[in-house]
Amino acid sequence: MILDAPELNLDLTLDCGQVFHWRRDGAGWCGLIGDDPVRLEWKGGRLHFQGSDAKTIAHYLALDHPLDEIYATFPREPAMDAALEFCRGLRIVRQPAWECLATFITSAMKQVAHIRQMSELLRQRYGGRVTLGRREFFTYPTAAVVAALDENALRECKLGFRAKNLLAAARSVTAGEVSLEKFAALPDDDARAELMRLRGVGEKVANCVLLFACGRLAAVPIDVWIARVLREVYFPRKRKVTLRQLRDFSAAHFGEYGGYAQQYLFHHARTTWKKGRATK
DNA sequence: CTCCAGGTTCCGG
DNA sequence: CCGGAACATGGA
Repeated sequence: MILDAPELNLDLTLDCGQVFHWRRDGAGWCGLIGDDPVRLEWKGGRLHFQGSDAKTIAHYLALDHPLDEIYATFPREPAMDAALEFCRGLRIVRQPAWECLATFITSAMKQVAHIRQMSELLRQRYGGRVTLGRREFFTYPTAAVVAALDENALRECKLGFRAKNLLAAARSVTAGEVSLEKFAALPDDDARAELMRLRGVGEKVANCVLLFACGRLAAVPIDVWIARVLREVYFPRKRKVTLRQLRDFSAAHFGEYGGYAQQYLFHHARTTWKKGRATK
C-alpha cells in the first residue's frame, strides 16, 4: 500500500526523541500505531506501508500539518535556521495519549536509550502480543493494566523511583480522576493543569503530552537540552535565567507553532552536540 | 570510578 | 517565586 507524503522525513520523525518504540527495519521502520503493527518505508516522496490503514497512518504521522506555514512562523535566526535545515520534514506525531503520558512519566532524568529500554520492558511484560507477517510486536499496556500492577513489578522494568509515579498516574486515570479524552474541548492552559494533577507530571511532561499526543503545537516542553539551547542562544553570558523566564520567553518568541520550533532546536542540538563530543 | 540523563516534588528562604 | 536536595539506574 502506498500513500503520497512528499514533505516527510520518516527517519527524523521516528527517531528524534518524541516517540520511543520504533525500530529500523532494513530501509524502513517497524512499530505500532496504537494496537496496529505497522511497517513503514519512505521512497521518492511516497510512503509504503503494511499493516493498519492509510487514514490511521496519515493521522499518526500528521501528514496534514502545514509544514510550509509552520516554517514561515519560525524566527529568522542562525540557530533556528540551522535547526530547520537539519530537521526539515520532521513531523510532530499524534501518539495515543496514555502511551505518550506514561512514557514521558518514565522519562524523568533518563537518557533516550534508557527510556526505550523501559518502554520495551513494559510492552513485553504487560502489553499485548501482535504480529505482522513474521514480525512480533507488543502493544503498550493500558492504564488499567498498569494500575493493577504493584510498584515492585514496575521497578523490575527498570523504572526506579519513577515506578511510584507511573503507578499512581495509572490509577488516577483508571479511576477517572483525570480524563485523557475530554482535553479536546479545553484550552492549552486548562488541559495542562489537568495533566499536572497526576503524580509525576510537571510542566515539562504535561507539555510533552499536549504536543506529542494532543496536537497542541504551541506547547513547548523545556528540558535540560532546550534550556541549554535557549540560554546559550538567547541569554548569552547572563548569570541566572530561571525556568519561568525561559518559559515566558518561549511563549512570546516562538508563537503558535512553538512546539515545532522547540523540537527542531532540541533534535538539532542533541545530535550535533553528541557528535561534537564524540569527535573531541 | 565518576558523571549525568527529554524532571518532579518537597522544603526552607 | 526561587534554589537545593532527594530520588534509581545504566551507559559513556
